[in-house]
Amino acid sequence: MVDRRRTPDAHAGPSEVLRQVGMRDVASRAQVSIATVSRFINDPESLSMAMRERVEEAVRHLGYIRHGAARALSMRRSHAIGAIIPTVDNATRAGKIAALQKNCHEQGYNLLLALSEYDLDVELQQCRNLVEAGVDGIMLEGGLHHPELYHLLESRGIAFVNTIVYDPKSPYPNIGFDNRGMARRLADHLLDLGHTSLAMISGPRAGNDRARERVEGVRDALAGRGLTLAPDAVVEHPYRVAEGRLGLRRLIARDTMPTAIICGNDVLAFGAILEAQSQGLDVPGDVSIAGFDDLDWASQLPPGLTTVALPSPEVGRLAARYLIDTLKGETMPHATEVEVRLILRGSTGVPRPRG
Amino acid sequence: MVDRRRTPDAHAGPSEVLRQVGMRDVASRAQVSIATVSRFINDPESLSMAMRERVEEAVRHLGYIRHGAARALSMRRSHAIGAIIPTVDNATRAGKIAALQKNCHEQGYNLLLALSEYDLDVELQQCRNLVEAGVDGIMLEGGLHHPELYHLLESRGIAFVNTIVYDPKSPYPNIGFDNRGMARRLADHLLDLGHTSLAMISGPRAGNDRARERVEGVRDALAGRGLTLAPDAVVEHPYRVAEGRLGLRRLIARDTMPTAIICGNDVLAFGAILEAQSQGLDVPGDVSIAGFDDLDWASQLPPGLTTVALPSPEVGRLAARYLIDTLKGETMPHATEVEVRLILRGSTGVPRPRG
DNA sequence: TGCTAGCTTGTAAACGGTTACATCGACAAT
DNA sequence: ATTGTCGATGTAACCGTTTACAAGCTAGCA
Repeated sequence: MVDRRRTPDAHAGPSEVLRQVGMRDVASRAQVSIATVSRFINDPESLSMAMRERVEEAVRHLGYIRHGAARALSMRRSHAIGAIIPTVDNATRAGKIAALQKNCHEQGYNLLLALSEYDLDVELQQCRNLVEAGVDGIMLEGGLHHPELYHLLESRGIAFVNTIVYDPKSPYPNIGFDNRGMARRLADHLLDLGHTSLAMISGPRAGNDRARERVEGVRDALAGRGLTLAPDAVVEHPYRVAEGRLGLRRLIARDTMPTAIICGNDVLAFGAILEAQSQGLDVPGDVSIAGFDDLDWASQLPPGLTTVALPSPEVGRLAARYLIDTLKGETMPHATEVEVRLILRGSTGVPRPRG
Repeated sequence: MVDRRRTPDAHAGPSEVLRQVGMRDVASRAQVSIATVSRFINDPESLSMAMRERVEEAVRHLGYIRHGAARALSMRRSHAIGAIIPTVDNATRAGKIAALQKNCHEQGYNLLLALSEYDLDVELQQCRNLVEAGVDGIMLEGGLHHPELYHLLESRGIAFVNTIVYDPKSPYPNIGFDNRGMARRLADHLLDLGHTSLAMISGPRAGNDRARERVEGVRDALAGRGLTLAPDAVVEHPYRVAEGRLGLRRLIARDTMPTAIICGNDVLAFGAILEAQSQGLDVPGDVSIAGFDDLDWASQLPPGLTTVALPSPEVGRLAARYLIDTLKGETMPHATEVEVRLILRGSTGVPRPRG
C-alpha cells in the first residue's frame, strides 16, 4: 500500500492526497502522547489543567475530528443504532423515527435507516447489512420477522427491540401498543352505539402483524356479543386515500351494507369518508367510520374522525432508551406498553334505523 | 487491554465474551491465507474454482460477516452516506429519503439519517456527527446552511449535494426544483384566471430558502403585471393543517379579502380549504386555493387541490447517484433540475365578481 | 531519608480488515 | 533447457483509535 501520509504542515503537490489530521498530529503539536489526546476527547476531567489546555489548543487549531471507524474497531462498539421500518411515508412512523434519532443523538449514537417495504426477505437483507455496518442495536417494527433474522441478531449479541407491538408473551423484547386490544375497544364502542354490522378496510396483512391484530381485535369484540366478522366484510387495501375509497365501494356493494367501518389507519379512513360523502352517504348517519393514528388532520376534517391516537414518538423515545441502556449493561423491561387513547369525534354515531 | 480472544471452536465460560468470527478464522478453516478470503469477499472471480469453493464453504459454515468498521478503517471509505433533513413528517420528503436509501443500498452504501429541525446550528452539529461517523457523502436539503458546514465538508473532501433546490448559479452542487420559478408559474396561472388580489400562507422562512423562494416567485409573477404583494398578504405558519386554517382566518380578516391564496405546501392548503368551507366560503368561487407537493389526497379532496407535483423520489435517486458516482471519481453535473408539474384541479378558478 | 499511595502521563499492543509487493508455478517461446 | 510472462496465492504493513500496563512524579508520613 502506497504511503500517502504527509505531515499536515508539509507542502503537498496538487495530486497528492492529504492525510486527515489524526490524534498523532494533535499529540505532536501539543507535545503530549497520543494517549493523552484520547483522554482529552473521552474524559477531559482526567487530565491536569495544563495538559488539557495544550491539547485543547491543538485540537481546535487543527480542527481535529475523531475517526469513528477506528474508534469502533478499537472499542468493538460502533455507537450506531439501526432502524428497519417498512416505509417512511407515514406521519406516525415519522414521529417514531424522529424521536429515535433525537434520543440516539443525545446519547452519542448515530442512526442507520433501512427500509423493508413490508417484505420479510428484504428486511432480513437489510438487517444483514446493518450487522455488517456494525450497529450496536436495532429497532424493528412489528414482531413478525424472518426467523433467520432473530437468529442472526441473537447469535451476534446485537441488542434489538420490536416496536409498535406490545406483547408480554413474546419471546422478544417489545415496546408498543396492544393493537388487538385497541381494535377491540374501538369495535366495542361501535357495538355499544348499537351497530351490529361491522366491516373493515384493513391494511395488507401479509407480513404485518399489526394489521392482523387489528382485524383480530375487531373479531374479538364481535365474538363478545355472539357476532362474527364475515370473510367478505374485511377488505385489504394499501394505506392510500384512493385505496380507502375503493375499499368503501367494495364494502357497500355487498348484500348487506355495514353500518360501521373500521379502517386500518386514518389514511384509509380518510378515503372511506370521502367516498361515502361523494356517494351521497351521510357520515355517521348512514355509516360510521373510524381509523387509527390520529393524524394531524383527523380532528380538522369534517365531521371529525373517530380514531385511536398512537403516541408513536413515545415509542421511538423508549426504543432508543431500551437499546442504549441495554448496551450499557442495564436490565430493561422485556415488554413495555404505550397507552393509546380512543378519540371519539363526529365520524361515528348511533346507526340510523334502516327500512 | 485484556485479550478476550477465543478460537471460535473453543468452549467459553458463561461470562466470557466470544470473539466474532473474523477473516482469520475463515482462512484457517479453509486452509488459505487471509488475503484469499478478502479476495473471495470482494472479487470472487479472481480466485481459482478450488479456492473459491473452499472459502465459500468456510464462510457459510462459520456465518462470517465482514466487519464494516475494520473495512472502513483500512479502505479509508465507510460506504455510508449521510442525509440531513429538517423533519421526516412529510410525505414528499419521505419519498426522497426512501429513494435515497434504496439507491444507496443497491450500490452497497448505508444511510445515516440526521434531523435538523429547520435549525442551521443543529444542522451543523449533526453534520459534524456524520463526519465523525465517517460518511463518504452527505445529502443536504436546501442551499442555505451554516457557512462552517460548507467549510467542514470541503476541507475534508466529503462529497455533498444540496437537494430540493435547483440553482445553476450556486457555488455548490444541487439537485432539485426551481422553487421560485414554479411558484411564479402557479401565481401566473392564477393571474391569468383574472385574480388580482393574491395572498400567501407560507411556511416559516427562517433558515428555509425553499419557502423564501416560493414567496419570491409569487412576487415575481405579480411584478410582471405591475402588482405587488403587500407585507400583510403573506402570513407564515408551520406546516400543519390547523395552522393552514389559522392562516386563512388571518388573511380574510384583512381589509381586502384575497381572491386567491397560494400555500407553502398542500398541508397548509388543506387547512385553508377546510377553514374556507367551514366559514361558508366557496372554493374556488369565493377564494381559489393552491399548494405544492401533490400529496396522495390532493386529487381526492373535493374540490380537488390545484398544486405543483414535485417528483421528490427522483431527487433522492439522483442524489444517491450524484454522491456515489462522485465518490467513484466521475464528474457529475453541478446542478440538475427535476421538472415539476403544475396540476390544475377544482380548488382554483376564475374569481367571482365582487360587489 | 526512604517508602508508599495516588495521580498523571506515556508506551505499545490490539481491533479486523485491504492491498502492495513478493513468491510460486505453469506454460509458451526461444 | 532456459527464460519470460502471467495468473493465483501468500506475507505483512498499515488504517487511527482505545486502553492495559508501566513508569514517573508528588506529597505525605514514618
